[in-house]
Amino acid sequence: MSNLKYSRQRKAIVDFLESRTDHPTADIVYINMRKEFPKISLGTVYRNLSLLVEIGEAIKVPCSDGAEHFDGCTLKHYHFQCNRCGAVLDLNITDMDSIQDLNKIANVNFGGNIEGNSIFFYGKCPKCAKELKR
Amino acid sequence: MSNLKYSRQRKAIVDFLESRTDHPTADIVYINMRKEFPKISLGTVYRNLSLLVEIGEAIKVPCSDGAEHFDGCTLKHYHFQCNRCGAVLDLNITDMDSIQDLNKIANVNFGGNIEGNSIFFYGKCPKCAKELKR
DNA sequence: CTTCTTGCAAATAGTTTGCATATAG
DNA sequence: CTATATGCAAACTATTTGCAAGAAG
Repeated sequence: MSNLKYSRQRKAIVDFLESRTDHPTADIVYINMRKEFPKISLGTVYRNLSLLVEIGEAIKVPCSDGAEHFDGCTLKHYHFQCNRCGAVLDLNITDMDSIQDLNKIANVNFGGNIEGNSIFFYGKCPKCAKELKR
Repeated sequence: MSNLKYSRQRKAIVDFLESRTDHPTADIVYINMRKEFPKISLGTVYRNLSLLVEIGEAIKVPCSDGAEHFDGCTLKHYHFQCNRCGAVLDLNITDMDSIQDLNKIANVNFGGNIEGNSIFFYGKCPKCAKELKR
């Protein structure tokens, strides 16, 4: 591919992604970068985000809400979206074992080769669940 | 909401979705509808697709490839996208049981309320897997 | 110097919407 | 007749790209 050179903007984007537990869209990253780099352009943000996804330092989280969300955490975990407030959260599943062999199970009778999976949970987030109890 | 009236265009879209095992984008639906309705507009296609999603006769399948994909099959099943050719396929998992209680497992320590999940598998589809073996 | 990166602006892709006309009930 | 649906075009949102200037190695 291409040889990477250091850039302050890219560094800041990586740091920002790592500092968040939610999953910002490109636009949110852009708005936050402008605090430190008032002249940064959306193009730069998009270019860096897809570069980070390419080299595996971030992942894309596809949601059904128009925009792509980005996640700086490369460790395997699962995603949740609240169908009331739209928040995208990480999910720490305690009993990972039952998920481990999902790929094998799915591969039975498939004919191709299943390399991975992404699980998306939905429902009410803790905050909304609390508000609805009142 | 709104009271539905019959429309030949909507009927054709439903039939088309049901006839496919892949998961067409709005654009593909549009192109195919034009065979029967040369003057149909993209607006009509989009309006009907989101209407069908609303009333539960279709679902949106979010992919990381720019466009939303639509699925006419309301029965629960899982999705697969080939990371070589981009095809989106259905997956019939024989041993559903291990997936059944995923929601319960995920709900432990969550605090909110998990209502459902969607699992997306990726890898090589049967066709691509075959081509790569040569 | 040479290569990669940026900012800016223009271009593109996917989707939504306003409005006048057509169709279903 | 009244409400919903359609076609068309314009508007909008998210994302990508060409290019000249700037920074890294």
